[in-house]
Amino acid sequence: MTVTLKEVAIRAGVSRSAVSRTFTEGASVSAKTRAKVEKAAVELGYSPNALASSLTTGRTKLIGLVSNNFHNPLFLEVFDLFTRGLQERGLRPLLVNLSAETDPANSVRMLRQYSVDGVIVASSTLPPSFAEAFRDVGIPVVHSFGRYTSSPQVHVVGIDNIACGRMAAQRLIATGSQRVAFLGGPEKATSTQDRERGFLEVMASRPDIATTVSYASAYSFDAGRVEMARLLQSTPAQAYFCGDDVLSIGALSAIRDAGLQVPEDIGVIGLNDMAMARWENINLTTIRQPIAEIIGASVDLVVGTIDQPERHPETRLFPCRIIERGTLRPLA
Amino acid sequence: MTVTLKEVAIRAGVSRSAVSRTFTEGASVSAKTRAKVEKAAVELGYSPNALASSLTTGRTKLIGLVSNNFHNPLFLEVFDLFTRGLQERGLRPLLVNLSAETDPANSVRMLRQYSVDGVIVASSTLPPSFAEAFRDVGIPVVHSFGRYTSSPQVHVVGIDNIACGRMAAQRLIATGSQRVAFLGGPEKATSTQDRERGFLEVMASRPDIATTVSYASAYSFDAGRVEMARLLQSTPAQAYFCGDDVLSIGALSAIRDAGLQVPEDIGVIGLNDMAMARWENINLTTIRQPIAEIIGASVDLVVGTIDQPERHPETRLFPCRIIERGTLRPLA
DNA sequence: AAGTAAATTGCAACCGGTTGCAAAAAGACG
DNA sequence: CGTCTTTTTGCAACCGGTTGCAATTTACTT
Repeated sequence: MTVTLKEVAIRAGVSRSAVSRTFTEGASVSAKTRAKVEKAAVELGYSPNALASSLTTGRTKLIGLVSNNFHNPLFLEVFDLFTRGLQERGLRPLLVNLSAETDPANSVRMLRQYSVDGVIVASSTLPPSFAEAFRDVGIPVVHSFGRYTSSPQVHVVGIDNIACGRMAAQRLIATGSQRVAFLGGPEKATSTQDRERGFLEVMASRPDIATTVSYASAYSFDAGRVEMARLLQSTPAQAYFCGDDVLSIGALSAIRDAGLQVPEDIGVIGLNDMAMARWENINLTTIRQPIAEIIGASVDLVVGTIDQPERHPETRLFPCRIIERGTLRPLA
Repeated sequence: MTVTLKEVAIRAGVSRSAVSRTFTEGASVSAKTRAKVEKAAVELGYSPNALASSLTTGRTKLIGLVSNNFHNPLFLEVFDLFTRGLQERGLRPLLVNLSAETDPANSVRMLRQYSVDGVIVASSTLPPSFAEAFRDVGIPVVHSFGRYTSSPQVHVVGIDNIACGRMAAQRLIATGSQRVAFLGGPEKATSTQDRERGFLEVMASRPDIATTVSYASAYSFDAGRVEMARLLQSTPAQAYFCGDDVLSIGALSAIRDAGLQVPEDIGVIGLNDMAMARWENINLTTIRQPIAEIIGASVDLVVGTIDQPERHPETRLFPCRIIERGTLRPLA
């Protein structure tokens, strides 16, 4: 069924090298030979074996796309953008679903076996060490949605979560609330920690405003709803910064079920601005994370590092901005 | 950086074959040799090159996962289940995002270049011919969420969309509505056509109930909302069967914005039962499509066909059932 | 301990390509 | 037309593994 270079060579009456050369960019072939080869190739339905050629060229054009976020709808948008971005550059995503795994060993071994040219770790919850495990074995890697470090060991692309926390705090202060709160995702997620830090940093300057902090067990609807329901049993805050949109939507569900009005009784601001946030029946005020830019930069960086392996690790953070919708009292 | 079999052989003081054999299931190696090789391998950090071995074994353990549904949140669940199902069997998903492409030629060429062992086409909107293009070049293929045919050319796993249409019609009749309607997805999607057909088949037996049909331009929130808003401008039906959950949610948004009550004024039943459907603030009555079973069967079938290429194409349809929630008047 | 059967090992060819090098062909020039 | 360049071509070795086969070792029998 599979037709090889040798058969094309025979049919075209040329050497195997000639066939190889007509299919390699920039190789030296005369127009006449190329024509003969191409004719034979289409007649036989030949297409070169990318894996075999990778053996000698050292390039597979395979990129490992590693993630543990298969439950947050934002990540469907993320996968869409990544796969398209990679495909446009002639690269192929080899998808790795970590589920609850946090040890990089398996992924590293597996992606090494497949000789991927590079790896993109797409996760806001994994620690920097995860991506570093790839660098340690010499695979170009980018951590997308990862944590900023002043002396990065690997490329990191994402947002300044601390700045987002500050931005959220300022926005909540502007509502005139007397009690505000941070409702984070999993306590050990780097994104949660950073957002909280920025939030509390600003709130520290306003001791007159009561500030509380709590965590949902996951970046999920259920976790947000459960945690908010718990908060509603005692005196809740008047405005919440939720660590993620889907968490916010869960929280909103609990708030409305308790018979409270949004944003009058309780206001909510989320983070991400996933597609669903602008659905009219959700209409979530949120901090927009520019995922298209983040993903574009991630792909650029991984490609750049493949071409230039000694490149210094860099951090690219994109600015976020508040998208005003209906879940937070408007500014005066 | 990359350590090869040869280097392990030298360090272990054995032949290259011996090293190869210790890493191949069921090959003949003595315990002593194996121990020497394994020791050398860990010392060197060796792991075999899956691509190189695929050259001789003819197996890459790569499975092409082809889809054009990167905007329907259901498909995040689908990708989660597929990637996990494949990984559990030691297979690796090579993801292909078709975007709006409907010509299989590119995907076929690309996946052939990577010598995938099999392909899964995950789409409810692509025609059977798409998957058949893979079979035509001898690649084992399964069309998941595809259309049933009496003499299938490729494996199809999914649901009986016609039966779902019937089921929905009967359920809507049971609400006692005088006007019911089908609000489908894209008119050319096979799933839309089949669901409509089943729906109308049942409604034909009830000429006393006014039945109408219309289509949204996509299986998306916006398309559902826009189409429902249009319908609301004249006399809408009292109960709608929407071709998909996300479409239903869009429709519900339009209905509520028009100041109408659900399910009192207008009822809605969706299809899929995606995770979001049971969110308390959505609480959508819907027809549950058993995606875990569909995906499990798809993976089984593709694996089975790899082992046994001459296997006859088969169709596996899974039963659906109605999940009663809050968007349709309960049965008497 | 010799003889036979079974298990293990290495050789060498092969999987489907690529590429450095030298030979051959084509083109440029006087 | 002969000479010198430049381009094109094929040979052969190689990429990192696997595997049939024959030779060697080991294990069993008696």
